[in-house]
Amino acid sequence: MPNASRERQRDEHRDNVDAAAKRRGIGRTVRGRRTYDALLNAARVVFVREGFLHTRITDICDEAGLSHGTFYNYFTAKEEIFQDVLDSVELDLLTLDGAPEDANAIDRIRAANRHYLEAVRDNAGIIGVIQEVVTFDPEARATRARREDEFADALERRVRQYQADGIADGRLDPRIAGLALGGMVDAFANYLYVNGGGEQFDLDVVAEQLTLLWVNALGIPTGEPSS
Amino acid sequence: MPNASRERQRDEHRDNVDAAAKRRGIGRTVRGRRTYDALLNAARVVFVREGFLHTRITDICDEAGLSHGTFYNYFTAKEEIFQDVLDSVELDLLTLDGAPEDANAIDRIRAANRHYLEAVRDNAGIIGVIQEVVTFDPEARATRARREDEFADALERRVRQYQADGIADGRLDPRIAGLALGGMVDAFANYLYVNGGGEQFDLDVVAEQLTLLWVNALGIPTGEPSS
Amino acid sequence: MPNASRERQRDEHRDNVDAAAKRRGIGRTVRGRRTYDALLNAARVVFVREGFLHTRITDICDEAGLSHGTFYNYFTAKEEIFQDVLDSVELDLLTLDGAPEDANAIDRIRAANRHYLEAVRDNAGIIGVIQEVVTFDPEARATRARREDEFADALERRVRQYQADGIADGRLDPRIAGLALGGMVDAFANYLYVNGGGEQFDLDVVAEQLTLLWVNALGIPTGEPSS
Amino acid sequence: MPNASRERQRDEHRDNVDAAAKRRGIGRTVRGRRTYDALLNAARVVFVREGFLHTRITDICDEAGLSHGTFYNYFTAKEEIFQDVLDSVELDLLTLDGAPEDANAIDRIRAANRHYLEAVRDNAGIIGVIQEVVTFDPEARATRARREDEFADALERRVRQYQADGIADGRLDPRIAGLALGGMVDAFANYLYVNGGGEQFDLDVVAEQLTLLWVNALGIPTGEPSS
DNA sequence: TATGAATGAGACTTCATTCAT
DNA sequence: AATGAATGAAGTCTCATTCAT
Repeated sequence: MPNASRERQRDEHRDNVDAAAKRRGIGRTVRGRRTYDALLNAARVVFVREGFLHTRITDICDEAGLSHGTFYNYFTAKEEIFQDVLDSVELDLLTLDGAPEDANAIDRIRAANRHYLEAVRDNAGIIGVIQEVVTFDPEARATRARREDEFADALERRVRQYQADGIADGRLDPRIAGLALGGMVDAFANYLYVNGGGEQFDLDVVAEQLTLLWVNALGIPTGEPSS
Repeated sequence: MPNASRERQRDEHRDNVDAAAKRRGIGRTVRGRRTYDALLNAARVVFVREGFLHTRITDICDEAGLSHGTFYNYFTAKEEIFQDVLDSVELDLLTLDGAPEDANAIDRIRAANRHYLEAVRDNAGIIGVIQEVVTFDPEARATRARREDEFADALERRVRQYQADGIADGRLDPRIAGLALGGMVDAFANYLYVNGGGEQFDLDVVAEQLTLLWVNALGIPTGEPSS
Repeated sequence: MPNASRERQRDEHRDNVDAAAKRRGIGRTVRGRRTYDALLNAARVVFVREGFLHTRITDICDEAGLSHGTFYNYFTAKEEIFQDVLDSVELDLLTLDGAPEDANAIDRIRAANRHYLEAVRDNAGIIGVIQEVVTFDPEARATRARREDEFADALERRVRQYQADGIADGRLDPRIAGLALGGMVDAFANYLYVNGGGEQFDLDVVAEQLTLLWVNALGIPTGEPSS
Repeated sequence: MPNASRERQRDEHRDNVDAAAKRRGIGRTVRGRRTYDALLNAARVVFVREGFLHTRITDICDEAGLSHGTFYNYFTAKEEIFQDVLDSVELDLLTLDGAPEDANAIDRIRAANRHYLEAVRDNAGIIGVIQEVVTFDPEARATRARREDEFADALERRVRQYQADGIADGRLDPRIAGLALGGMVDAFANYLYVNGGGEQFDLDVVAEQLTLLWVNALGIPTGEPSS
């Protein structure tokens, strides 16, 4: 699934370039492709540095070393280049984990949590910008909602499976549990890396603790005395 | 504590009115006080309806039925009235619960979760605006961080107490557990009421489920088979 | 003449108060008179401190400890109170000197120069404001022009007299000489006290030097070798 | 010195254009240069016609036939374009005269006086605006003070030289004499051309009379009976 | 008379966007 | 394709002035 996801992103990215190309008959030459990439890179840098709102078209072009007139050969608005930046960044937050399919539940949860924490840590800048944009852009909000639903679906399936396997607390509503525990990890990751609130915490420790909370919450037996 | 907190808020509110008063010798009469309140109410309404960024000074004054020049008799900037709006709204997210001191752990957790969900539900509009503002205003971000820390302190103490009482999993780091579980409830509440993602869920059910997750996560014995 | 001048000023001042009184039926009671005077004093202070342009009605009222609504009970505009301030200040720049009528020419010139320097020194603040106002207010400019003409007339008569007495250079045009030498003293006085350019100079020395230049310029014999 | 002075002015002017260029990547093309010049000319015209204070950015742009947004491509404030206008105007008030070095004292004084009167006459408009600005702008005031000091230095040296040559009254303080006589000519020139007070006077006559006063004041022998 | 609240004309400034070269 | 000059909509803010109490 992660691979499929990544490939879909790449395809979308390519589509965007081509869409831009079609828009103004620009972007098909090597030079045009280079300018497009320069703008995209510059935009990412400036968005992260200044935030979406405080970023002006001029800033992006300055960063790219281009005249601001050039911008409109490739994009029609700041929202548009932002969308392209998003598509070019492989956030990969949807991947639940990289653990082997046959690993036990606890190991898979641990792997997923580590993966999520690392993904947020490695993309903290752009994630912060996304958080900014969703507050006022309904379309971005919808995109995020879709992603969250997709994520919740996956988690829900897992919980349901664990319950069917008899290793998770049967009193839990699988969807609520999935949303809540997913939200817990997401919130902590953001607290740590995006909002910069927890420099004192070590990723390994946090991953272990979140896993313990998660496993406990689901009622998965850990083979150790809980108190 | 909640009462002390509310009174502090009221005092700050009063101070703000007086600060406005001092600025231009305005706000000391009954009429002035009424105008200040009208602006504050109008601002809250418009902020919630339009978002902070899309709110223009003129919108607030239109909503209040006042000339835009009047605004500057009471405030110097949109940020300032927003701060006053915040102070005038008794968010009360810091109160852990209203349960009696001698209630058992599970009942207290349940009460706290319900309280938090209700508080977010009842103030979803302004909380959404706060989320918007913290993405670009460092001062607002700092204020929120302070509140989160305060909240985390309280939760940490609780977890520590439960561990000392021998009813909570001793392997947990009390601060991480407090932050994570607090973040879980906060994230879910925002998902439900602020971002409008979960109309299908019933508050009672959610409160019960979150409590179960929380209690399980801490390893507090529920007297029922967990699976 | 100086006395006549001063009395005329006082009369004008009184007239202004009465005019204000008539304007709004205000200013005839003791309280009204006191308020008028408070505004006038405050205006002078603020004009000198801030300059005419940077002075706001509010500043004057703040200085006077009055509400700014009160201002319009006595004046209709900043220009008007400025005019009243001018009338209330006895600038007395027109007085040529205080020397006895039968003093010799050099003594009278010396006395006039000293008097002028002292008058400018003692009223430097308001003179600076006047300089500011004449740059954009045609009426103030006309008032100043009238005063200059009056002054030039007096000087011209003196020069003509000295020529008739055979003690002044007959090649001089009396009016040009009067204007030029009067302008010289005026310029120096402003340089010293209004524009703050000559803290290093002593008034006595300057008066003596200006007198020497003046006397030399007119060709009045000083009884000493000139080189 | 005058040439050096003029060249310095030109260099500053060029620097200003370049500074504007750097500000927004504007002003490097021929068209941009032309627009800059158009704004500068328009500003001079409007400043002289309306005065500095009554000039609005819009007025300048209207006069130049440009949109008001264009102004901010080249300048950030009215003060800034005013400074550039000053730099572009070659006032040349500092040049003492154009007389040959070996001319006699009286001829040089006469040449200097004529030159000064002509310079003020030819730049009366902008000089009036400068007078206006110095009354409220400390920086402009400082600039003028520097120019006056430079001028006074030159005059002082002259007087000192005449005294050393034995042709000027030894009782005179050279600096005071320089300041006073320079101020006399400046005041008269302003009276004639800037404040519009002396339409009846002929420049030739005035130059001759001021020279006579100046020469007399310094005690320079004129070879004619002084009375 | 004094107060202080309300008003709105009027100026400034930014920056996304268009356009001619 | 790239440039950079020109534009003007849209918002901000000030403060003199009016007015009801």
